[in-house]
Amino acid sequence: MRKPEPSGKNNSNNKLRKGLWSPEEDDKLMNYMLNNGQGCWSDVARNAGLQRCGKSCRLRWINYLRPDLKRGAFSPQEEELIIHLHSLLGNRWSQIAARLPGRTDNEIKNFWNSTIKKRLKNLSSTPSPNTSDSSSDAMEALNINPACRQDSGMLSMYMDSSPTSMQSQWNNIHRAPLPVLEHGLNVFGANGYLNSSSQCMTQMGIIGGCDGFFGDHNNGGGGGGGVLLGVADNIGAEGELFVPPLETEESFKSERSIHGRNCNNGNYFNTSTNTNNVVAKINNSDNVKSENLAGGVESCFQDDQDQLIIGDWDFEDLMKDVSSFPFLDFQ
DNA sequence: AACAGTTGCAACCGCATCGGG
DNA sequence: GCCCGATGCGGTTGCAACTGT
Repeated sequence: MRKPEPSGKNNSNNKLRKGLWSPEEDDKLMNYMLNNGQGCWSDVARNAGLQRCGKSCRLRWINYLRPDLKRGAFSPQEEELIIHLHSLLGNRWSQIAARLPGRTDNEIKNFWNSTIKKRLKNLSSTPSPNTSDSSSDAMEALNINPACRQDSGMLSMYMDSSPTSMQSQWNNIHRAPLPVLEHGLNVFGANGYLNSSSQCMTQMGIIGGCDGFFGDHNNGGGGGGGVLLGVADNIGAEGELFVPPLETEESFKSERSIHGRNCNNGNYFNTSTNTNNVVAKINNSDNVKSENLAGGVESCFQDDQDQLIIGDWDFEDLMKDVSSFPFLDFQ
């Protein structure tokens, strides 16, 4: 944290403030954003009467003021998901955050660096006496569900999940049975395997009841900041979860060029590599609306060449089975 | 109680990318 | 194609709060 600059100091000139945000500044930004929505950030800063740069306003909004933010400690399930996603994505915090709605990249990054990394370090410095089952012990210490303690190269990725390591592990992981979360929900699709075909790694899609995960507790789980596949207006009275798909292998290798902007800018949660297809808008109110659905659900996993990248994952089947999905209790 | 060391996390910084002119 | 402002991302910093001695 940084000391807030004395407010009087910069009022006399046009110098921009830095450091901690005061409650007054927060109020100004919050009110402006709620009344006007997101625009050009430098305009936001100016029009809201803040002596901050647009960048600073954006950061404050995204990391702290956004109404859809989930506060509080990470649940074991979230932790597990973070560990797994990090093993797949490396330090792509924004992409990991995109799959943990209500959490920010900064939050996840801090959590990783302060908590998980340390735990991994401790693990590696205190090897189990039973060396034959050290991976199991590590999984234990990492609180990984026994169901995913498989000899699939996963552990080494937890221990060394640099992008380089990721690449080298690719052949292992994308053919490996994938972890099952605590409640038995395989987040990687019906068959539990990543598809090793050229276009498809995308198997991950959950729509499961998880009351409160997105919901606004104060409003009965109306879904403040809920993120969903835009199928119908105001989905998620009980708070529904859609964990967006991971990228294709190709996009894994060049994610920036494919995703570019708007992956998750705080107001829009883009579930697609094609921004014209499905964009679920996170409203500031309790309602979650979908818009720009002309492309239909089926097209939401098409790449720029209109090729389906959804692979074996059958959305219709998934939708059919939604009711049977177990809870993903992230509370 | 006082001090030192550690931790958690908000915020900054620099760079890459995008899009409009 | 180039320039420039806006935006997004990941790494890093620095301080308040916490913990140990």
